[in-house]
Amino acid sequence: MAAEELRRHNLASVLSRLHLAGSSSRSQLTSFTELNRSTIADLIGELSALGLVEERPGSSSSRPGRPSPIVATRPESVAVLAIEIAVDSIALATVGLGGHIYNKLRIARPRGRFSPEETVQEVAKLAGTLLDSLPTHRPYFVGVAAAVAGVVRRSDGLVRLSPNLGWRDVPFANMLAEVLGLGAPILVANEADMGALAEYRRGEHAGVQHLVYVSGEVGLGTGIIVNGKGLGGAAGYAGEVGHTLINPEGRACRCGAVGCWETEAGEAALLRRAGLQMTETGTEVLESIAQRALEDDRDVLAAIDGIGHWLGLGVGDLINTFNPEAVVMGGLYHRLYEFLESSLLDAVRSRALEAPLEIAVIGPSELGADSPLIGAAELALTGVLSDPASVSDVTTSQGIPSAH
Amino acid sequence: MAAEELRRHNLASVLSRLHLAGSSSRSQLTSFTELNRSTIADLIGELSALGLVEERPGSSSSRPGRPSPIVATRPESVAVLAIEIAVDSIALATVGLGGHIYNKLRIARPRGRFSPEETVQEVAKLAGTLLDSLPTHRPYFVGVAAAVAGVVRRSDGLVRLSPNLGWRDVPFANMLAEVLGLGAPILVANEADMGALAEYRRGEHAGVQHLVYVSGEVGLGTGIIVNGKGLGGAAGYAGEVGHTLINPEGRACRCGAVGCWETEAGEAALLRRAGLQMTETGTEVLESIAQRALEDDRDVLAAIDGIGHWLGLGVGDLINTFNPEAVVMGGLYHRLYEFLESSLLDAVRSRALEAPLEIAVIGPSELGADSPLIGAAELALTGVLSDPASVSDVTTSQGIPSAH
DNA sequence: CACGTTTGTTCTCTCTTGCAACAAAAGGGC
DNA sequence: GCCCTTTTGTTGCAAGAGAGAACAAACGTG
Repeated sequence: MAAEELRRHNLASVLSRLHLAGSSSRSQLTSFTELNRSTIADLIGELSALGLVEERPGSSSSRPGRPSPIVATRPESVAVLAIEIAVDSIALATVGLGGHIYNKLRIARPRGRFSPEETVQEVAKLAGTLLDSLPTHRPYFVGVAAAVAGVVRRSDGLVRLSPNLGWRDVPFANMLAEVLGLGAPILVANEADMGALAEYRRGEHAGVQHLVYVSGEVGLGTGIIVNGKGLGGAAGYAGEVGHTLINPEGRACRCGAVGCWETEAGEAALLRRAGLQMTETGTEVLESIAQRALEDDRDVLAAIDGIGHWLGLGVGDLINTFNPEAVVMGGLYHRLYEFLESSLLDAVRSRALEAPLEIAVIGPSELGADSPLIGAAELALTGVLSDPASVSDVTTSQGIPSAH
Repeated sequence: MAAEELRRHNLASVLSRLHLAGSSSRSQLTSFTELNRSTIADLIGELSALGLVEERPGSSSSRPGRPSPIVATRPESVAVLAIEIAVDSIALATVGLGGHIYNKLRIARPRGRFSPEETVQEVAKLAGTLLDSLPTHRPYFVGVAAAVAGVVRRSDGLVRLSPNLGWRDVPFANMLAEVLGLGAPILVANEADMGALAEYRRGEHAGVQHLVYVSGEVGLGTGIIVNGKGLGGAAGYAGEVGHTLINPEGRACRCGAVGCWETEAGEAALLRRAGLQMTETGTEVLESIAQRALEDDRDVLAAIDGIGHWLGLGVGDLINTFNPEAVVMGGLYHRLYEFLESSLLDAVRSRALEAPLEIAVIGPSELGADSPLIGAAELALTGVLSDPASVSDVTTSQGIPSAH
């Protein structure tokens, strides 16, 4: 039935707009969607009956004419669980429509020490805490998504490879499903891809159709938005540019190849240049570097300049390849951006062609360290957003199931 | 009016299917589109009334049941003009639905000697010949598209930069419009992008959702299909990977930077390694190289191996970046593929990650040297294919306008 | 030649949106 | 404070498109 598809599309269009742009008046929705007043009224009626949105009277706006009611998402209507498995930490959050965060927590973990089984157990424990603390008037649970620092097959959530976690061919989505025991679908994606999604949905450059997110955690990766959609490629492996060749005369990389971008511009290169040793918890080292940079420590500033140079060469290539409107630097590069900027931009200018360069805006992430977690929440919400009527199946049954 | 959009979408879906997959029975169309029998009948009726398709009785297929009529595009219903401005030649073709080629011609031109004005005049002259030789029962003219070897802004067909043609900021679409004097819309695009479109629509891997086309003409560029759509980026400059950094210790490139991919793996590198001089018409030199390779000339084979190596390093990076299902080698690399293959694949394997590598199929273009021209024809046909009803406006007026 | 099978044809129904007329609610001018 | 204009919600009706059911047509099979 094609009529149903049309209806679904229009419902999704209204709900997504409210989710992303916050509350809007009915008349704003009318002009945004280019639908008729009466159709908008009907659509809002349905979304309202589903419990997803609510209307409030609408302020008098110093202009003539009948004031239009303000429509907004009802934040406590649905909830998703967002998970981030980073190298140095695990983070979880329960999030609702409009990006409303019920609760969030992050715990540090010594690097590279945890098996998939231990990790999943830890996640389940933390998830239990978060879900129990949801409001008593419980929202309905519609999805789970996890951002993992590794190469992830999207179709079934298999972590093909994560050198930094020490994982290989881990069926992470299935393991989560088993331990969490929730009825909701579970998606697993790459950390940088989720960072890009967060920037596209909620970042400074939200809505830009072509965006590159450069993730500097332990590894160096990118998440890329093309035509307003995440670049996944055939299986979801796209954006693995950390092992792009940038210096054939460079060092051997853990991946087996030589002169990878990550080897020249990644965290390890920074520490090497600064003459520092990696500890079990990388965050402390990074903080001490930032501190010393602030104090004008020459060695540290030179080290940062050094990786900024190689980073910029790669960013220039990305600009030539993708012709993006925005390049957002995340993770490590977000933290040190003020010190990196000049060498980074010099290197970018040395490589990027004039035409794409004059379009691209380069800057640090404003979402900060939580980008991947926010992106995971957005991914988990995609189901409701693209088919709002689907919650009616859920609401007839229970609310939040227990995580034990 | 949303109903119209739905109708347009369904008409487009049927016509595109016929255009790409050739003739189909009505029942095949029914199962392909998942629409109702009666709806398909209605849609075909409308397309038929527009003169775009025709039905023939339908063969008895040795299976029980009433035979389904075969629907096919009527090739002489519409025509587009496809233009290719390459470095060594100009090509034009008049093409109809189903990829039907009315006529095609290509003339060689000494390299880098022609101004935009001379080029446009030449195109107009040749276009006149082609249009005059169209069938007496004239098809209706719906579009023009040109593939140009350079960086092209899609929105207005401005050629921002073409080092190999020696052009800079040439308003090529406007110039064509003026000289051709046709009412039809004129699109200008990058040559490699058009090669990719051709491979996606009519190549060996047609229909694959993620594809990389590597164009080796004089420069080295790529056209990339992501999610079944051309990767253009914000302004259409995407895919300019020829000047990606691949060897910081390498030579200076014309672009001003050092160690670009093109400098190591492009045509100039091949000639340099083979100890040959470039002549005005690059095609002869290329043919003599191919000839000597066939005769097991050691120097030439070594030269080809050399660029194959650097080519493969870049292709490996593209596989990591895009996770494509197919990588199609065009132009120069298509011509010499049999000699390139082993060093190319070795280098690819040295760089590409295991996960994306096991998905990607690498091979030479089967469409050969005409890829960009075919792609331009497909681009010009996009208008009719996405809104078949739009031809009714045209058919009420004249058929082919004169090009003089 | 009767039967089952597949598919075109026709008519009706449903769903969704658009449109027009009317009502409601605001500001502005007198 | 009243009337006018403007903007927008509300209601009932019309139009367009596709779905579904019943029937007819055209095929192979025994």
